[in-house]
Amino acid sequence: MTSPLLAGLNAQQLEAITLPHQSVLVLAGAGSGKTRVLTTRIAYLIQSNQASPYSILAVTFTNKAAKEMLTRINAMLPVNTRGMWVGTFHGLCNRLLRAHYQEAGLPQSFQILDTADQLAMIKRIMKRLSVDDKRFPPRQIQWFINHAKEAGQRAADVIVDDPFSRHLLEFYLAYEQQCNREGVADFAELLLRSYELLNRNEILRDHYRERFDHILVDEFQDTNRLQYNWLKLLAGVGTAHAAAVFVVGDDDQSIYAFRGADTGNMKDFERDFAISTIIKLEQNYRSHGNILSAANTLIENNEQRLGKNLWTAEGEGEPIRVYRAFNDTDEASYIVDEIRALHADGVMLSDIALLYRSNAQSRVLEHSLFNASLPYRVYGGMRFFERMEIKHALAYLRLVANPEDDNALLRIINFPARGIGARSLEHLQDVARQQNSSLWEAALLQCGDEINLDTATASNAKSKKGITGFVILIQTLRRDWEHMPLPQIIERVLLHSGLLSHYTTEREGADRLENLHELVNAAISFVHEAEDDSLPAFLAHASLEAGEHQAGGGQDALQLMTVHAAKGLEFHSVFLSGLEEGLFPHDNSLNEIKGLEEERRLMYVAITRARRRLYFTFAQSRMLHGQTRYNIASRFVEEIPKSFLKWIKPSRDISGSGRMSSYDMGAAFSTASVASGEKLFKRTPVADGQWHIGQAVTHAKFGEGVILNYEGSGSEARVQVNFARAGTKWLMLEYAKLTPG
DNA sequence: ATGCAGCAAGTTTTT
DNA sequence: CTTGCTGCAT
Repeated sequence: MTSPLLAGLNAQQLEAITLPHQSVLVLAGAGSGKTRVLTTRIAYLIQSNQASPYSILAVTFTNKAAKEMLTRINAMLPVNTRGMWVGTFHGLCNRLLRAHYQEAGLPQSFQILDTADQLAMIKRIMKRLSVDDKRFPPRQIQWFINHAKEAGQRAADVIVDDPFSRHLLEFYLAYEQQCNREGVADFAELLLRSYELLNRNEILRDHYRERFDHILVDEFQDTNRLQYNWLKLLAGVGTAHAAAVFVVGDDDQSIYAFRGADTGNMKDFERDFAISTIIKLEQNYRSHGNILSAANTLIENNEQRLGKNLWTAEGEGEPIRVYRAFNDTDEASYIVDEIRALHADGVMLSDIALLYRSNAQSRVLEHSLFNASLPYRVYGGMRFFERMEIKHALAYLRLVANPEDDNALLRIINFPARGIGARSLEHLQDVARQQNSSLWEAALLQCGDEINLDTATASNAKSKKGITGFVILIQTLRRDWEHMPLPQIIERVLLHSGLLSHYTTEREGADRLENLHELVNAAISFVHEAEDDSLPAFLAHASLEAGEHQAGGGQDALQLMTVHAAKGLEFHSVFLSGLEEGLFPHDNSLNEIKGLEEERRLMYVAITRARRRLYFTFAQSRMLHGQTRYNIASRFVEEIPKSFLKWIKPSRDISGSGRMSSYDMGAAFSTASVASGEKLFKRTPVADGQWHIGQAVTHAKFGEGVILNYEGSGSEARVQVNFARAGTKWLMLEYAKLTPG
């Protein structure tokens, strides 16, 4: 216990870190020092000579987390951590497949399809097979394929019993074949193929089982089936070289079930790995008491839990401030006012987060922040390697590295435009199909002896028109690739492809140009940092690590993001906006119980982001999809005991502030609890005038709700009511027993 | 080949 | 209200 490594740890943290060689489940609550435990465990194993870096494999979900882990370990240990395998599931699988591409049945420079690439590929095959995209939306096919893969199923393994699924299955098969022909792998493929590789190849499996004595997994609650099985296979449970699997997770923070994460993996882990020790990290070092208690009571409403209760040594702190706004604009201006006050009190803007359930909500907030001249940064949206111009540049590079990559060829064969229209393209595709070759080969054939590859140069690529010019261009670049360093190849691609000049002349091309130059910079730093600085390695890097959302932006700025994006972060103050039924919990989640529980976990995550101060805000009316919606407060607000909350009275001068026009006022007072406002309400009468939009009503069966809309009149009159419990319903006025209030 | 009108849809997201 | 896509017209 003398090691400085272990100083300042609590008993449970210490137990987890110093556990002997065995598999363990660590239930780590929000703010309980999860990352610290994980990294300290690794450092401890190495420092105490229980493990060499070479025998350690650590898996995370995001590149950011992987990087963070490495940085921390390096800070704790003077040892060279080079031999360790630390990365995302996909990154590690990629590494495995690159190392054993032959055994895995892949070409050496196989390319990775990101989600957009995959969708493009699917659309392309659909066109070829004349699949009706009305009956089979490409997205759905993509979903089908990815889910099959994540269940470990090849097309041959999927069992279908209805004609519709049979079509999907046929398509899956065609997709599989096309990927193999082109030598490309989508994200799920990386995992599935590397799973199959280890499963099939005993020598490799034994090699890696013997090598990795310690496997550590972060955010285990987010693993899907395939990832779990991959771990299980690699760990070799019950074999002579079984690894000690150290798994850290929090079932209460599982918010990715919608994309396949399966908390059932935690239970299965207990069983499959014969877990005898479950360590719970329940001391929270982040939040004040009230915030934590609110989170605890809220999450207790979920039935599917492993059970855990966070506590803190800190005092109660402040209550959660709850603000009921008249509308979305009013909500935003309240938030602006409070942020100003906090900032004036010395809280850094970057230490304040403004969270929302869905991205669409950021617009109104941004508008107000902009008008208030408060600097802010929005997370989410387009990432660097996903930008169109970057994708174009990368497509050139991909085609250079892999002539079979039809996706890449199609993206750029006529971009920038070089006079290759739809008909020549169709012809090309016909030829390729006939001789069962890549488009590139078809293109080669097409130019025939028009080109002399030996004398082809970038400049005469331009002199030739159409496909011939394109072929010469790629050939030239391909020869450059053989003797030029990566950044220089990219510069040549940008120049000779015509991308640079294209964006120079384009009206709004300045940003895109800048991004293209940034791509060269990215390559330069990649060459400096990566062990393998080849072009295929760079392309894999670009696919696996989509890059930061945007350049840093050094100034102190408020942080805007979805609740999902906030996971893992913490802030002095947190504003949780749009706490309305229908928004949060979101309408679409209410169909299933599991959906609601996930929404509640999302709320739990949101609450536990705050260290000192937490705000709940909601708007009684909100502009959504072009029309005003009337909402009641989220049930989650009511699930939190009143003693933790402090309702803020709208003390501000409503009529004179200019904050609301009298027009808005109509939208403002809508629920029974603001009855005083009813007088000001410019009623939109429904049918007989007894009811009006925005009015609070009670239904014998559905309970309390608010009238959203109506149609028809007389005995035909129907009203749309948003019920607190039952959701939004259309009711015939004549039959529905509605009472005011 | 490009551009615009018209229309449908509209959670959450990493790799 | 937005965005993104399709299809038609130039």
